Order: sequence, then C-alpha cells, then structure tokens
Amino acid sequence: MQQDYQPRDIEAKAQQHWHERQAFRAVEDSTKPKYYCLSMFPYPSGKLHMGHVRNYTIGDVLARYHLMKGYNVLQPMGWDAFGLPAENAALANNVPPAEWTYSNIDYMKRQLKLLGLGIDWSRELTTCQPDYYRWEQWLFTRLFQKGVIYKKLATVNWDPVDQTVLANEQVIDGRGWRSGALVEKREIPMYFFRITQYAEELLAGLDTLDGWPEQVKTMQRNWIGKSYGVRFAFPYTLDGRDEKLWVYTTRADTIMGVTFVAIAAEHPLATRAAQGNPELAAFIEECKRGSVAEADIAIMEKKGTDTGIRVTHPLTGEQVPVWVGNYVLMGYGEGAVMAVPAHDERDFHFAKKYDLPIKPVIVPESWKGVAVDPDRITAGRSKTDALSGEELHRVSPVFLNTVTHDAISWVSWHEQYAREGVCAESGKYNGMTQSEAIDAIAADLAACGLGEKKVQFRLRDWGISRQRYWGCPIPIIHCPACGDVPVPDEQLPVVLPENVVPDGAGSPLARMPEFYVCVCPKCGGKAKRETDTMDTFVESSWYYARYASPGSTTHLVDKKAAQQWLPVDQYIGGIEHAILHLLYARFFHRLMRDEGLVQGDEPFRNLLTQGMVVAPTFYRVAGGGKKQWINPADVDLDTDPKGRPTAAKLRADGQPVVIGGTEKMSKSKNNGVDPQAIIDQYGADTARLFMMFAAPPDQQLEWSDTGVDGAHRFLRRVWRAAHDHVALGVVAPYSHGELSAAAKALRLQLHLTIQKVDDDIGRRKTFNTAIAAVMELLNALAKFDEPGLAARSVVQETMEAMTLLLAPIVPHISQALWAELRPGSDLLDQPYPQTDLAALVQDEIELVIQVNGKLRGSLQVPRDTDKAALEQMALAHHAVQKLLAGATAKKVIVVPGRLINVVI
RNA sequence: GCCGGGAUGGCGGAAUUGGUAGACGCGCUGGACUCAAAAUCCAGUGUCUGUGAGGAUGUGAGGGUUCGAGUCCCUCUCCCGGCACCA
Repeated sequence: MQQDYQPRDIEAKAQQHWHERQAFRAVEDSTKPKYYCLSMFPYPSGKLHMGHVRNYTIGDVLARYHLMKGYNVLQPMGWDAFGLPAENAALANNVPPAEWTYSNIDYMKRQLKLLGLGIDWSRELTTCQPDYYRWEQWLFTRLFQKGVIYKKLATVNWDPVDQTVLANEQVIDGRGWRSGALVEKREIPMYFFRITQYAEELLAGLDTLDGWPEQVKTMQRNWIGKSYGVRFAFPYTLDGRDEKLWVYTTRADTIMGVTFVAIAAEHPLATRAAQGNPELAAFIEECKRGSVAEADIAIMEKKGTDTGIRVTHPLTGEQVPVWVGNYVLMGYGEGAVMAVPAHDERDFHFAKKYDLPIKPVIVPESWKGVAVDPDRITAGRSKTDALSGEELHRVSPVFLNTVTHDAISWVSWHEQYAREGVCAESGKYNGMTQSEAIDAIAADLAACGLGEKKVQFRLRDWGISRQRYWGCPIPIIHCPACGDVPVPDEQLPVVLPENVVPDGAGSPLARMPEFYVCVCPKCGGKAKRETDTMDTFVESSWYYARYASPGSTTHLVDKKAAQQWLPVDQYIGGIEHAILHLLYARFFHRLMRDEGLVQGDEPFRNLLTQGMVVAPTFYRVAGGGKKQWINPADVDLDTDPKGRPTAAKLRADGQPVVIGGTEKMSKSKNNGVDPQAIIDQYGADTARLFMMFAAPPDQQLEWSDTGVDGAHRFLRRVWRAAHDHVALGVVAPYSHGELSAAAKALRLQLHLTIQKVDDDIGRRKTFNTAIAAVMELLNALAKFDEPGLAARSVVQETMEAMTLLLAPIVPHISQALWAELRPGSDLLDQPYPQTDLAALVQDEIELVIQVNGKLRGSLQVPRDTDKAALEQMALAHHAVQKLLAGATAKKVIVVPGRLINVVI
C-alpha cells in the first residue's frame, strides 16, 4: 500500500528507534578502529541557527558514514556555556545569566534531537557547571605552581563612565557601547599562560597535521610569526647616566639608513621624556585614547612627537632622534623600532609627514653590474622626474658605483623600496646582499657589545583574566603575607554563585564579600579571593578531552578513556576559529600531555572548516535615514521572464522594499531563517539534504527557499521510486546472470556512483557532489523500465544501494525505506555498499577530437585501441579533414582515455 | 593596515593530476495531464549570429607560459574571514 512521504511521522519513529537501540552510545571496543568525530560545541545563545545546523549535519554525516564503514564512533555534544552574551541578556532582561543559559540549553538540546543527530547524549557536558570547571581550576593551580601561569600588567579598554573594562566588541568607533564615552587604555594586573614557551613546538607541530587545510596552517604559522632578526641597542646618556635603547629588526641590512627611532607611548623612556615636556605628555595622553584592538591601531593615522632625546647610532656614531609613535606596539619586540623611511612603508609615511630625513641604502639587485645609461640618470631631474621609480630602474639600469645620490633619493622620495636588494651608500657593506649584510652587521654589533642575532615570535602570552561575572572563577587566594596562593585541591571547585544579575558596572563578584572573603590556605590569615574569571577560550581548549570520560569525579580525564578516544579524528567548525581557538586547544593539549593526562602532541587529526550561511537582505528606509531590516520570509519577489529579481514587496502590506546584499545570517540584518520553521514544514531530512547539497562544506552557503523545495522534491521522488518498486514485490538484489544492455548500463552507473559517493564523503568531504551523483542515479533509474526478474533484481540492487548511500545524509527516510526494501531488517545493521568492479568494465569508450585545442568531434572506440590507430582515426575524421584542407597535421597529441588533439 | 580565502549562466554550484566549461539542483519558457489549480511528467534553457547544419565567443580585469588554461605564473579590482576581551 503506497502512502505519501510524511517526514514528521517517519522522523519521530526513526528517532525513537535509535533511542531505544541506544544506537549511538559509544563504548570502548578494541576490536574496531575508533573514530572520534567532534563538531565545535555551541554557545547556548537562544536557539539553533543555520550555522549550527550546517556544522552538526556535516559532523553527523561523517559520524554515520564511519559507523557504516565499521568504525567504533564517538560523537558527543556539549555547551560552551560561559560568556558575554549571557551577561548582556541579564542586563536587558534582568535575569541571572545562569537561568538564561540553562533554559537556552534545554531548548537547543530539543532542537538538536529533532535534527536526528547520532549523538551520544550520555556524554553531554556543560562548561558552566562545577563538575566541569572544577578540573579547569585544578589544572590552573598545577600550571600556576609550575610557572606556566604568571601575573603581569596588561592593557585593557576602560570605560571611564561605566567604570568597567570593555571587550573589543563593546568598543564602537572608540566609544563605550552603553555609555558612549571615549574609551581609554588602562593597565591592570592579569594572569597569563606562557604560550610563548611552546611557540617553537606549536609551529613545528603544524608540519605533522596532514589532515588540516593548508590555509589554516598558514594562518597559524603567520600568527606565531617566527622571525630571524637582530636585537641591538642605541646608546644614550640621560640625567648623567649611560643607558641603552634596545630595538629589534628583521631588516638589519637597512641599519645604515636609520634616520630616527620610534618608541611606543607606553615605553618607559617616553614616560621619562614626558616629564617637563607638556607637549609630549599631551601626546602620550592622546595615545591612551581609543581601543586596544590591533585592527583599530593599524588603521589609525600615524602620528608622533619628538621626545627631544637623541641616541647614538651604534655603527655610524651619528646622533638619531627618538620619537614617540602611535603605531609602535609596546607588546611586540622591545616596544621600540629603528626607523628606515627609505625601506619601510610606515616609516616612510611617518617621515614624510614630519619632514624627517630619508636615506636610501638598498637598491634592487637588478641595478648591480648592469650597463649604465648615465644620460638618463645624471643629466638631470628633468628626465627622471617624468618616470616613476619602477620605470626608472627598468629603463635605465645603472652600475652601483655610478648611481648618483640624486637618482637614488629621487626614487626613494617618491616610493619607498621595501623589497630585498643590495646595500648601497652603506660604506663597508656596499654591494652585499641582504643575508650577507645582516651577517656582517650582526657581527659588528656583537663585537661592540651592542647587539646579537635573535629569533623573535609575534605570538604573545595569553592573558586570561576577565573582570566579568559569568565565567570560571580563577582559583587564587590573595594573602597579604603569602602573596598569590592557589586554592588547594580539597577546596575545589571555587563555585560561582548562580543567582546573580550583573549591572554592567564591573564584576559583581568584587562586591560580594560572601564570595571573596576567605582565609589563606597557607598561613590561615585573613585573605581575599580573586574575583576575576577566566577567558571562555580556556573552557573550549580542553573540552574535547573531557568527552572521553565526562563523568569522572577523580580525574580531569580518565587515562584509559583518553587512550581509547584521543585524539579527535575529525574536528568540524567555523573558519573564524582558524587561529585563536584552534591554537589554544593545540597549546592545551601539550599542557595536558606534560601533566601526564593525555598522550600525543596534537588534539585534532583532521580539521574541516565550514563556511558561513548567508541570505539575501531586504530593508526600508525609515524616518531619519535608519534602515529597517525585513526578514526574507516576509518578502515576495517579482522577477522578469529570465528569473532576475526586479522588485520585492512586503507580503503584509504589498508595498515595495529595497533589495539589499547577500550577507551572513544575523539578527542585526534580520535575514536569519529559523531552522525550526524548516524542520516543521519539511522535516529534518530536507533541512539536512539542502545544507549538504547547496555548497561544498568549506564555502559559504546561500540560503534559498526554492532550493529547499528542490531538496524536498528529491526526497519525494526517492520515496515514490522505492514504493513503486516495492508495490510490485521485493526481490533479491542482483547477484549474477545475463543482463540486457540497458540493465548493464544501469549497473555500471550504480557502481560508479557507489565509488564516487564513497570517495566524495570519505576522502574529499564534498557532500554536494555525492548528492548530485545520487540524483543522477535516480534520474537513470526513473528512465529504466524494463520488465522481467533480472531487470527487477537490478532495480532492487540500485534502490537498496541508493538508500544506504543516502543514509548518512538523510537518515530518517533511509531508515524507513530500508525497512520496506528489506522487511524485517534494520538499516543500522547494514554495512556501506561496496563497488562491484566487474560492473565497471566497459567495452567501448568515447574520445574527444580537438583541432588546435578546440572541440571538433568525438569517436566511439574499443577500450584498448592503440595510439597509432587512434591518430589515424582522428585524422580521417570529417571535421579534421575539413580544417586540414589537404595540408598535413603538424603534430597529434593523444591523451589516453580522454582526447586526441590535432595541431595544424 | 597586516595575515588568510574567494570571484564560473538569471541563481547555488560541477569540472578531483593542465585535457569535452556549465554536471546536479533552482529559476525561467513551452508542452502533457486537469473543468481549473496544485502536484507530477516530458522538452528546451551561457551569450551573440544563422532558416538550418553550423559558426564565433565565454570562467572578476589585464598580461604571460602551453598543442591545450576555470585550473599554472605576473599585475590589478572587488567581496568575505581573522587581528589576541564576540564566540
């Protein structure tokens, strides 16, 4: 009896069945290879968004695929539950962050279950619960005692009105998001993880990560930023004392071109120079305004002030001015840089702005030893002025020793030359290449005790103190007598009180004596508990390990469980985490390794970074020019006969709206599509199928209502094809015997499809092309209507294989169809389909004929036709004959199995 | 600003190792079925040109390498992600 495809019923039934069978419960099993499949856990922000659906569907497809392939699969889920949005919600709605968070978790968990994810829910973890963060605190105290964690001053955004520290996100155009006050920089004490101690190892480890996208590894490499340079000093005398101003440079070869030194506003020398220099003091004060975000600093107008201090160039002995520059970062290198305007873009603009000298000392290598055209260079500026610098050295290459100073400085004045070259006007270093010059200069600096070669990292230590309430308390007790004392094991966890509503003015913990008043564990004296909490990145840096034994009350992770499951075989998450989260997790894995908790160096063997989900935007301009964003679901589109959108109307009032760009789904643009609505209307399988089909996983995915219709239509076609077949009675799938040409062709396509889908999901992870191949197979099956038992056995084989190939992607409908195709058996027990190599053998193949690389025809030839025969056939082809017009071909290229190209 | 990525029909995308550009899906056009609509099915669908067979052209722009380039190299434009306190 045939019935329509009813996703609601079959999905509920399938989910119930999986639940009863405990189908996704992960247990230790040494007889099968393990596959730990992990999707980045969600922040419980309210309800699931499409990005979550995409992320978790990708993970689920891979988990279910590996389950069918015979792996022992672990796919857990949890909640990254501490964070700023809970505090924002608390401010807006006057609810404690805990309550808001827990109710979001309840709701989102129900939604995840409706998606039909094959998750082992018995391992669920929530980072804001004491049984989780207790182990974070435990690890913190270990690392603190080891010296991996230490305290130092760090710069933060300070809102002078709200009297609170602001996250970068809360600084908008240099002002506090709530108060609108100009943000200031302020230095406060913070705890730091010594991640720089692991910089070398984190860098080297990238080379072992074959399963990571090259782009992510490149970003991490650049972030760690290992550079080989020279640290050296400019001596000076101040207040009668001899001192040294240290700088770091990767371009020591340009040292002879130094015309000033720039230091950060926070540099101690700047502070000293500002005493008795009101202009400088004012400038330093000005530098304190604005956010600490590097992107903000980088796009700022470059400004500076002369300190009046002069230092001595270590090689030339010249006096060089010291400037304070707002573009020099205190946190990198020495907080001071040598400035070579002729060969550094920032220095160049700075020098032009303040009329500082520009002294070129590097020329392109092509200038060396090439014939001179003195007329072009020396005859005067009238000629060279007309040429750009690039043209100058292209048109008139010159001997190094005959380059006039004028010519070089003309080039450099108009465009700095930051690339590699050879030294000029550099005395004894003239003519040296970059590396020769760096060696020679470093040696000379070392000889006078003013410098040495040094390896430097861009990576900075990780400050984890947050002056916020909704986070993991830092387990430190401040004792006036004993200093910073870690909370002893038996007093852990330091529990965060959950019934607190923050008010946006600093951390409420700092105003709760019941939280912070305590006794020193060392001396028993009166002490104060630390009220800062940890960066939420700390929780997400080790949760993957906790999933191995989430319930352990005695260990951070049970040793046997860690051995069974770690490392993660496949990690899936947004590309926006390419650097910070993934680097911190790699760092934490090493910290845990060094504590003897886990084995191996890397936490994630394979990584898939998924793209964003985007959607069209629509708006109206309300009074005051403010855009009022309208949800795409409420808009009707008019199109021209070609399907191009011409106008959009709000359905509610029929009046036009403006069509905006296609942007990331977000609340602010009101272009989010609620996954719940899609699941309610079409079912989870349609939502999953559309997500996997619309784009490859690592690219952005554009939401399309009609695309969802198309996905649903395909599932209905599969449903109908299966039922049409079953209605005539199921038969045994094809195993052997003679077949018609059409049946053979169908089997050929079937087994090519199995091969492709297996490869697309297992190796390439291009789910969109896997689905397209199954769609083509269904199209072929629909055209095949041969009677007879042999033909029906091929249809049975095709239908069964198609159901199994689709099972990881659309598990509910597959579960239901399998039960009809093989009454009494359970899809959960089926292995992945295997390619029958015998079905792939073809007698004839098609070859393409090209003339000069252009398609001109094709040939059907027996599979093993030899090259000479192919050339003959191609030359005899009428299209080739026509173009040859009696002449002979210059050359014939045969690409076996593909094409023949005749060159004429 | 710095680092990383992307750009292919009306739209999402395919082309896996330099070898038939546009698979698959959406949309659109025409047809069948229907009193009608929905659903479904069939055919067509890059652009220009031609009655047609066909021809020319075409992968963000410009140049290059090659028998052959969406794919490799150089220069440029625009869009997206990250930039250490959003997660």
